[in-house]
Amino acid sequence: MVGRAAKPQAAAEVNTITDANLRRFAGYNMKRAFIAVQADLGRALEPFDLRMITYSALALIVENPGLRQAQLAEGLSIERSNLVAIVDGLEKSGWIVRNPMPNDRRAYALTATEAGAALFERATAAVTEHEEKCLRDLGAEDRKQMTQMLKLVERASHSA
Amino acid sequence: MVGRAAKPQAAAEVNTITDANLRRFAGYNMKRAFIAVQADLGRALEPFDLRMITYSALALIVENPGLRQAQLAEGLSIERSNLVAIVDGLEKSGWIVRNPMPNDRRAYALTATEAGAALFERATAAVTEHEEKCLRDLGAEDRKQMTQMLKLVERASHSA
DNA sequence: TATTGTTATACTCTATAACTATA
DNA sequence: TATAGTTATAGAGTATAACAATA
Repeated sequence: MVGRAAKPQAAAEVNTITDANLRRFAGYNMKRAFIAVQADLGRALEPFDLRMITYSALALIVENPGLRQAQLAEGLSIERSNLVAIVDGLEKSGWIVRNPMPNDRRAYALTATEAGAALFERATAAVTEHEEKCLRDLGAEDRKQMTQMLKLVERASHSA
Repeated sequence: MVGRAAKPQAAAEVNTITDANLRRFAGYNMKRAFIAVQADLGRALEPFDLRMITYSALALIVENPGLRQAQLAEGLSIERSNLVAIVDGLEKSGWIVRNPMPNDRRAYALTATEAGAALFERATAAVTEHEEKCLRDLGAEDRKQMTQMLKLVERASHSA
């Protein structure tokens, strides 16, 4: 059977291809939407020399001053080893500092500098503007509902 | 200013970190939800020796028999060059065939084999089951609404 | 013994340039 | 000239193993 076409060969060319098979899955629509949003977010963060992951790291450091790298890695759901270059970059740019922890000489306490906190505020304004563009066809109630549904999907998928 | 902490150093350790700064963005919730869904989908497709991208390719070939590789690449939103290995894999497994196009000797017409169509049916059942798990906390009306909202977000983000 | 940060490494996914054979 | 498929390559993103310093 292998190698024989399932249907008689269509003599005609395929003109416009369709993806109805995939569009019926919510996951497929999530992927397509997220990729489009991610691309636009990248453009919004470019002027600040930030990527999605470095912006997220800065957000967590601003919100949780003094956290350890291991905690940041867990918050970002990435491996500690992959965080090193990200923290290096933020530190070299002067947005954060690695301070020694008083009670544990293995660990660093991560804190945003004043300049880092100010950059985060400006970048957040750009991200907010980017979100406004991407969500412009959704009303306030729709946005709340979508966010809530995404959280439910995330939780259900983790414990799948 | 660089190198000085924005706030006085917290003497206490950070216990549980929060991500409220990021959770207020729909895009962040989309990313977290999608990554969780994607991981579960990968586990669902493993028994069929398929990945998300190879399943998607097979879905488009089943739905659009005779399409060209360039059309498939466009449908998957990936570069033609990155499609070669994917099509190679599907062909070597016997799920699809590359037939010569009658009117254009540069191009191949991609068609699923009977075995490929059968595998797609079985894999689709597994994907449907996976979706059911991930969406178990959403009612039928919610699922429709979320899918519709994701499509609106995708379109708005592309033309951002 | 276990944990923190780190290095090295590999694998996937993605993007670009250039090639060949056709059109 | 342009297009279809292909190769080579490089850059992200991610995952694992192992190490030194410290708990």
